[in-house]
Amino acid sequence: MPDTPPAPTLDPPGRRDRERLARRRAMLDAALAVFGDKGFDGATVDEIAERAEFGKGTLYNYFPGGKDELYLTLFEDVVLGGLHGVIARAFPDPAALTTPAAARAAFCGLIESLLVHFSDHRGQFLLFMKDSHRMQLDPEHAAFFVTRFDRVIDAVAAPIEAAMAAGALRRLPARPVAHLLMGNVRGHLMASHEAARPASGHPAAAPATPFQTPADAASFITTVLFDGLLADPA
Amino acid sequence: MPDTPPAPTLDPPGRRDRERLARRRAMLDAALAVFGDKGFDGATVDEIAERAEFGKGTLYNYFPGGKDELYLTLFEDVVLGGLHGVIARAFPDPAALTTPAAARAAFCGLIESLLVHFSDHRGQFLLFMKDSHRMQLDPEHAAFFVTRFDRVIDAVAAPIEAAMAAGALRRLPARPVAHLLMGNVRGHLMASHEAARPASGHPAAAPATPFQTPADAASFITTVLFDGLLADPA
DNA sequence: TCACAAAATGACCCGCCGGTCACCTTCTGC
DNA sequence: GCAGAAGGTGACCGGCGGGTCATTTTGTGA
Repeated sequence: MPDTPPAPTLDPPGRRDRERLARRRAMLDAALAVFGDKGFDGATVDEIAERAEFGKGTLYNYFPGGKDELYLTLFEDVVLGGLHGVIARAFPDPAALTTPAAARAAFCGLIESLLVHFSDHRGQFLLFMKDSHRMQLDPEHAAFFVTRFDRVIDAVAAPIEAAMAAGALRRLPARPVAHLLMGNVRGHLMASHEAARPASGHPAAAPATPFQTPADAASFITTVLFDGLLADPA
Repeated sequence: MPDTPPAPTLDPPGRRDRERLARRRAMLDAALAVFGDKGFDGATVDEIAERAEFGKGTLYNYFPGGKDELYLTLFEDVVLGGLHGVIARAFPDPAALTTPAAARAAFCGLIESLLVHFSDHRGQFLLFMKDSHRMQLDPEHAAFFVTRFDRVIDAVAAPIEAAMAAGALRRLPARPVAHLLMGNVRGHLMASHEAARPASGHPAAAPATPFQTPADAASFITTVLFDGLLADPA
């Protein structure tokens, strides 16, 4: 073997590249934890570097844009990527939403998946919640965040529109409906997070959320959104 | 008149006190504008003082707690005070929510009032939106914000519970329903704020919200929440 | 008009943090 | 082994901003 390229150990991607990627990933993991804990302004680059067990300078080798680049990378690749994955998985076949019952079940599944996803990835949830509204309202960052958010809304609005076209759902503007659905998930996560905190004074005084599982919570949200609050005219 | 107390000009509250109150109010107005514009971390005490046309030292005479005291005072007295006022005014007689139609109309009124209130008080809206979620999730401030938020939820949950007891609404846990209702208002305000920004590239490309008036928007939210998304079984 | 108190002021202090760079370690090819 | 490159490192820099306080200004009573 006269001239194997620089691959003495194994695998085509190259050991160097793999190590580089692994370091990059470790830095992002640390950044996610710190941003989630302290929020964007409260987080310090020193703490992220320390948590990742690298020198601050090394971190700037991997992310020349510094704090901003870390945050935006996490938001776009990790948080939005995960979100789009959950949404796509919830609608394997949008053309199947032809009956009210099928639509109801599919969206209930989406809601439950979202709740599970964010409770499995607490760091993503916190990073998402703590600063996204402020960034979205800040003229300097609004363009970035609004376009990314629009894509999420589009992804949810598409199956809604399909279900409306098929006569499964009441005809309403689809994007506002998608906003409502996502807002309800967001609101419920906020309320249940509060409940998850290790109660200080009264351990079991007044449970903030009466739902034990994500499935219960998703069922509740679905009932309100799809069946409505009005008493059945039974 | 041998010994009128120190009231040479007029009015019992005392001129000094009135002036002091007016200054305090001017400082709070300036702080509201700056916090709304830049968010809590982005705002600087210097800018607040300059906007209020006072020296920074003077501001510390009125608010010894500095930045934190300004923010918390605004949040509690102005924002939450306004919110509770709107909610109370929407339910002059909670005992009247005895039929589905009456309940639907009353809550639609609440939603419209909330939308109008926050579009009339943009500064309060921005201050509320930009930092409240982060504060609520930050263990250091959570206690304060969670209790205040709980009171708002209670104020909305009470008439919901009354309507459920009267058979006007489907029986569901009232507080989670209140969370959903408030979350939907919040979500809609975020979406419509985006629409209100002076479009950069395409002026009228794709309107973010298809609603022209708060009444339209309230009607939409009410339809989803109360009548449900499912197609009428007509 | 003057002496004194109360209140306003902004120059200053100091800790903090994002970002840099000269130095050092490690790894590679010979 | 060794020379040189590639890459890691943390002490350091500059500014920024919350909070203070000696000084000045304003208001009050005699």
